[in-house]
Amino acid sequence: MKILSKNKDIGMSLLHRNDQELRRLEELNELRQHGINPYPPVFEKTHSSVNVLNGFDDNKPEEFAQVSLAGRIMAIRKMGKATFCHIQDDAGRIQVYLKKDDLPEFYEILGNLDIGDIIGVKGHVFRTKTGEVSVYAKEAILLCKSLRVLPIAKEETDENGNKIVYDAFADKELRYRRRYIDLIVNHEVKSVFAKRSKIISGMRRYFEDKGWLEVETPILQPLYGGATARPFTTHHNALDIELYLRIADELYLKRLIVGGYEGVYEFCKNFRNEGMDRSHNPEFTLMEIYIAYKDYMWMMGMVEELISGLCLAVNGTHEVEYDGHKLSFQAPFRRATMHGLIEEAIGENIFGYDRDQLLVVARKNNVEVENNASGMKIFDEIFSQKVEHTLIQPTFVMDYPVEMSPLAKAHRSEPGLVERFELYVAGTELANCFTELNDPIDQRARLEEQARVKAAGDDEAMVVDEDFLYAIEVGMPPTAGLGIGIDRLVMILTGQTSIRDVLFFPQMKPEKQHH
RNA sequence: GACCCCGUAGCUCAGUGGUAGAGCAUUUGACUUUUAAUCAAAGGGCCGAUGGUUCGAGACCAUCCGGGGUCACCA
Repeated sequence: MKILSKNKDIGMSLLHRNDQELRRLEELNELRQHGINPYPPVFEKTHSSVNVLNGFDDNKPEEFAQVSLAGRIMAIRKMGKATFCHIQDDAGRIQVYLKKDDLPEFYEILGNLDIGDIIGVKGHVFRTKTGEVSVYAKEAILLCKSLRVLPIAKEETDENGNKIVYDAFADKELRYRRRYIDLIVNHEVKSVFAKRSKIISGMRRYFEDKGWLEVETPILQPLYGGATARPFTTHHNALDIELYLRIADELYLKRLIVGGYEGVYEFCKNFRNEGMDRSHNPEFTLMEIYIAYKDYMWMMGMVEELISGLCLAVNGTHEVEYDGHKLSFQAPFRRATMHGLIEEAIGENIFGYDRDQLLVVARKNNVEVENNASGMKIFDEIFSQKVEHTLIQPTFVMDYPVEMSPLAKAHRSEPGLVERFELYVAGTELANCFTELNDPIDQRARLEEQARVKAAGDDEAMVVDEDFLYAIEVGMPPTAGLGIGIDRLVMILTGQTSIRDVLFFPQMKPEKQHH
């Protein structure tokens, strides 16, 4: 490893730098020796790359006689006393023309600039001989010297206008660990996150327009509840108590409905101490909303309107390509009962079957179940193995068995069921809703049953939250509650099949070794 | 947690037990409208880590680390 003797004072961290990075440090020193500040404080921009590219009219070049742009150098083509480079800003890329005659001082330091450095240019816009709208720089200034090498990909546009990328930065591990580089060099990544932002803001606007209240509830909770999942545990030193990172905010939002709000929602970061895969990250975002005096049927209509509207807003169409499927979010979505869908799949209505009967059905239909599985578990397996993967187009699955839903209200006409739906798309669950259970006697009985299940060894079962029960005893109006998995919604509306591609910084195992 | 695949230059990748390779990027030189710019030359490697087999290992074996995928659990 080469060590720059004159840079000895910069520190040990430099020992791991490669030749290109050491060269950049030398360039930085040279720039400073020439009296150039490689990190000036401000730059006044008048235009973005896309402003210029979209706005330039060959018949009215005077409209762009004075522009000022800044961006990161992504390509340089030096031809002696003239240089072309592409700079990239938030909006896109534009070519800049730098001529020695016009920029004698800047041209001196051009050799000390690299791909990755950020520059600002002032000048006029013109179209080159080869037809590209470009900025003719009359002034140029270095705004930031980059000390690391970007994994730069070359791009070419073929005669059909298709973009060909050569040797794109593709190593998924590096892309996730150094997302800032991914964002710089893989421009489609930015568009996914732009859509994510649009989905969330669109949802927020929809709720705001209805007059519902956005709230915040505790992330650190003395008891966790509202879902069946294992929590993360932490410790508060001053109080000397165990606290849990929330697995859901349901029980807090219902307390607010008890408190008199008639519509509350939260974009809720949840934490579940479970496995990770391409649809699960330990922390994820769930939007939960509770509306008083409404039921799950009403909520179905709202979900349809909301999601079809979001799809249109983000993609300009109700159709989306996902994992080889063409999905349509044109309302209305299909509605079917859970038992109806099972009957459709296996040709038998298993409503009211006991454990032994369900086991026979499972065996007959090649549904794998563990030997000690409960009746409910077998039922669940039949649904997930025979039905779930067939639910490609948006489908509301309605009316779940009461044992699977300890916080949902008993069905108004079907004993043994609750008023609940889940929205399935592309074989996975996107939203979950019930008419909320507000009968305090029933709610207590259901949570106590959960406590029994937990005592029997199911560590995902819910715990009894006495304060929540107290609130329900004070009295909660009839209420509909809904949760939408935001990460999954973003995945589907942006065509991404891995949750890691809709999170800026997905959870990764720590690296043991230095680079 | 189980199984399968992967880890070689800054990036993308070849490398069939016998001297460590290519393209881009970098450096030097030429070039005042180029665009994967071009032309000429050069530098750059703990081959993920540790052990083993072998006269000889980037390659074969074992273990570990990291990643991807499938499954299980879940949203």
